[in-house]
Amino acid sequence: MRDKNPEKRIRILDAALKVFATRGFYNAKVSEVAKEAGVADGTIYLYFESKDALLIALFEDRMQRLIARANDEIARTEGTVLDKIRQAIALHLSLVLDDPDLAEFITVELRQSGKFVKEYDNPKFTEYLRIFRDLVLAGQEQGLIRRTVDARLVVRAIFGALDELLLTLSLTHRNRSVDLNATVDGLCDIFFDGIRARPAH
Amino acid sequence: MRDKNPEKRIRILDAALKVFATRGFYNAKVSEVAKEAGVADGTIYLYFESKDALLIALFEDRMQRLIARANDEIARTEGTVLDKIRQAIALHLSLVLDDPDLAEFITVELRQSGKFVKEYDNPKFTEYLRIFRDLVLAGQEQGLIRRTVDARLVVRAIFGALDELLLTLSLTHRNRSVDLNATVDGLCDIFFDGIRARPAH
DNA sequence: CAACGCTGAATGAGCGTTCATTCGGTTTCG
DNA sequence: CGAAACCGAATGAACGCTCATTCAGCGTTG
Repeated sequence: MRDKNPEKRIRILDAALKVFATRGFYNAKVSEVAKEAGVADGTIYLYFESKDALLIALFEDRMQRLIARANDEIARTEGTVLDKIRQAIALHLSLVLDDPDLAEFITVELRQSGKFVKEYDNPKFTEYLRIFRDLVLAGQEQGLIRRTVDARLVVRAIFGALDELLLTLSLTHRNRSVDLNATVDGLCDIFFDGIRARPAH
Repeated sequence: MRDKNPEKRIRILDAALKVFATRGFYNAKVSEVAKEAGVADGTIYLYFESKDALLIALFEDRMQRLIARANDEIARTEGTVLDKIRQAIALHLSLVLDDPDLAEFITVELRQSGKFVKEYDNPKFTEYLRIFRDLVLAGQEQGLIRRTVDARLVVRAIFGALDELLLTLSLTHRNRSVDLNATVDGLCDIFFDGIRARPAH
C-alpha cells in the first residue's frame, strides 16, 4: 500500500485534487479520478484503502506542502513579525492564482473533513494555524502586538477571513482579474489597525 | 407542492435541519428525515421536488429568519453603528447556543451550496451580508469608520471570522462552556482597533 | 516461471424516487 | 339524515440506477 510506484501515487493524488476540486468529494467518482490519473479503477485501491482514505491522504500531502512553504517564506522574510504575518496572508491568498484547485479544495472540503470523515481531527491543519499563532505570540512578546488580544482568537479571525476571501476569490476570479496585493494590503490594514476612525490628535 | 399542510412542511424542514446538521447532507438519507419528521418517505416528495430542493428550501427558510432577526435586533440597538455591528456579531455567534444545529448547518453546508447545488447562487446569503455592508457604509459616512478601508473587504473579513469561530465553537462547545460575551468583545476589539500595539503618546 | 503490479468488468449494497394502494374526510344524492 | 361516491393526502414497499469496491486474469520482470 505504501510504495510500489511512488510516482503513480503522486499522479493519483494530483488527479484526486483536480476531480475533488471541480466536482466535490461526494459527487466525484473514483473512476473519474482513475481516468484523470491514467490508471485503472482498481489501481487506486492498491495505493489507498478507500475513497475516504484518499481524501485524507490528499489533505496530509497538500497541507504538508503548504506548511513547508509558509515556514520557508516566513523565514526568508525580513522585517518585523507584522511583515511576516503579511507574508503568510499573501501566501495563503496567492493560492487562488497559483493553485486554484487547491484553493477550492481547502475552502470547500476542509470544512467537512473534521466533521464527517470519522475520527480524523486534521493535525496538519492545526499545525498550519500554529504558524500564525507563533507569529502573534512573538509579536506580543516584542511589544509589536497588543498583549490584551487573545492570540488564539486573532488567529481564528485571520484564518477565517482568509478562508472566506479565498472562497470568494475562487468562485469569482474567472471573470475579474484579481489584484491580490491590494487585497492583502487591505486585509492587513484592517487587522493591524482596525476599522475605527481615530480622532486627529 | 406549495401548501397542503403547512404545519407538515415545517415539520419536514425542522427534521431536515436536524438530520443534515448531524450527519451532513450527503450522508443523510431522505428516509432519516422522514422518520425524524414522523412522516412517510414519499410524503417528503409531496412538499419538495427532491433532496436538493429540500436543502435549498431549508437555506431560504433559515436565512430568512436570521435576516429578520438581525434587522430587528439592529434596529432595537441604541448607540453608534459600531454598537450595531457588535450586536450583529453577537447574534451570529449566539447561534452556537441558541440553535446548534443551525450553526453547524450554516458553517458546514453553506460552503458547498454555492458550488455544487447547481445554479443556486444563494440570494439570502447575499442579503445577510448586505446588512453588515450597510452598517459599515453608514459608519463611514458618519466618520466613525475609516473611509480608507474597503467596505466589501471588511464585511468578508468579519463574516469569515464569524463563520470560522462559529464552526470552532460548534465542534468544541460540547466540552467547554463558552463565554460568548468575551469572544464578542475580543472580536470587536480586534476589528475595531486592530492588533498593532500603539506607541504611547 | 514465480511474483507482482496492474487491469477493468463484474458485483451488490445503498438510497433517491416512484406509484399502487389506503383511508379519513367531504360532497352528493335518495 | 344516512349512505354511497368521490377526493386527494399520505403511505411505504419496491424499483432501478449509481457507484465503491473486488478479484480473476493478464502482462512484465528478474
